[in-house]
Amino acid sequence: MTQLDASLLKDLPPFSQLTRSQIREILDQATAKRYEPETVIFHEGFEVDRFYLLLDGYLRVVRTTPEGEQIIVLHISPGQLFGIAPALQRDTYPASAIAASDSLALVWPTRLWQEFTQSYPGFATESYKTLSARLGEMQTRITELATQAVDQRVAAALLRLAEQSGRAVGGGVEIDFPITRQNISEMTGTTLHTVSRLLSAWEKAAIVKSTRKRVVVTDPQRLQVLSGTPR
Amino acid sequence: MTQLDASLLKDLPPFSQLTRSQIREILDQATAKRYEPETVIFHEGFEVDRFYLLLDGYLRVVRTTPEGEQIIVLHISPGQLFGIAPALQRDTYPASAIAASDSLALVWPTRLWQEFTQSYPGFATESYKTLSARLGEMQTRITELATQAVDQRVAAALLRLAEQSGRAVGGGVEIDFPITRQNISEMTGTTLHTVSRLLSAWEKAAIVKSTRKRVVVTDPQRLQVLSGTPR
DNA sequence: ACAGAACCTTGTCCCATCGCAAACTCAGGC
DNA sequence: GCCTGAGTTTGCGATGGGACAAGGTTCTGT
Repeated sequence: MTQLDASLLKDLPPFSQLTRSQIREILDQATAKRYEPETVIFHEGFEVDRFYLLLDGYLRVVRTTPEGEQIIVLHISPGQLFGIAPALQRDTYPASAIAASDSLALVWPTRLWQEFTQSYPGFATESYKTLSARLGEMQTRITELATQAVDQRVAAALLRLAEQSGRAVGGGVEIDFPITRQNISEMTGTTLHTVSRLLSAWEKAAIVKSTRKRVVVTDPQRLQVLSGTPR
Repeated sequence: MTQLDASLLKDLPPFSQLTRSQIREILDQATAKRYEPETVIFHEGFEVDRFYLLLDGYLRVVRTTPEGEQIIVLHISPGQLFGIAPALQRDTYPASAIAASDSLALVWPTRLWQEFTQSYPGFATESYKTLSARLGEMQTRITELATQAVDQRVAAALLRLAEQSGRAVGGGVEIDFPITRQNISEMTGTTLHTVSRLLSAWEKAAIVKSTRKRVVVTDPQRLQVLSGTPR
């Protein structure tokens, strides 16, 4: 908690333009927090009182339908700001954040947002770039859901995960946090059964390799083709 | 072009806190432009050089898939800022804007965005509220597409349109711009055939009334039930 | 007033995907 | 080292809604 090192932040976009002492100030106002897998960090609809920076681990950002179904809106990887509802003048969080793996985050009270954006050049700009990227990704998700078949959407989701949260391992890229068939179905708007079938088929075809809660993409090329969005 | 009246702006959220002379300044830097139906106002992927305020008419914001299918991401109604990619530090537009009806907009060059947000209190705040609302709506769309059946999505889309762009007419709320079955299918991720069948069925049940390019919602209550999202 | 285009409706077929059910496998706790 | 439950696999039947096709209707331009 106490020995937060300035080197944690100095290479992250929102802080990269700042001096060492500015970073010191920011850190001094932060609290570090650990979250175990499946912990809810903040709840959809609850009052916005903090914003966060993920230092380590992975999060799912989730919405729950009136019928109780969950759908995963996006994932957060290390180095990203999240819960930045204050940037949007919101007073409640529009979705919930849940730790997908053991995670570590810096936490600030909402009132500091104003101060940060005003005092630290580049902070606001970079935050809005983050938002922009998410907005773009959400638009992509909408078009995918509206136009593509299930297998294409699952292929695209795996590719995105591998790219955003992948770790190179022998013979492929492993998605770097525990993820169930159910989770994948919640990203793509299908059922865990269908996802299971697809992964089985792709495993036979040597495109992915998967075990309980783990997925390795071994042939991104062919997944790309399957996704129907060749580059 | 010349006699733009300050009263145009003074009641709109982004400008409501400003003095008469500030509004004058803003107007003096604006160009007014008319767009006929189906005109493309800006193109997905093109360089951001302007931002806009819709004074009159309605727009569709559209993304095109690699296969050439269009999907409608959102609609813009009078009084809304649009093309505000500069707020997100983007250099290309993430989607295209197309006039759905005869439309009138104010246009400013991108370089003024900075100036506006710095000089005019409330302008930035209100812009981000707009973005926030859109982001929320997009999240809702994603959950809908991922979890609901076609008839529910179409019902929800019609309700949203009636609310955002509806005009009270004898016996219901008419969607205030020309909209084809094809358009509705592009909002909901289905085919024009299915939309046509649904509208026919709902017409028999006296829930909507529709003609060529026009839709009137006569029984919002029941549509609400059909949408599966009772309030 | 007419021709052509744009838009809408409806029928039939069929397949991708869901829903349900049952069985298997593995990881961790006791 | 066994038990339990979470996660996964697979089969089978049902069906929503997409694809294709044909015909009807309303607009627009000349």
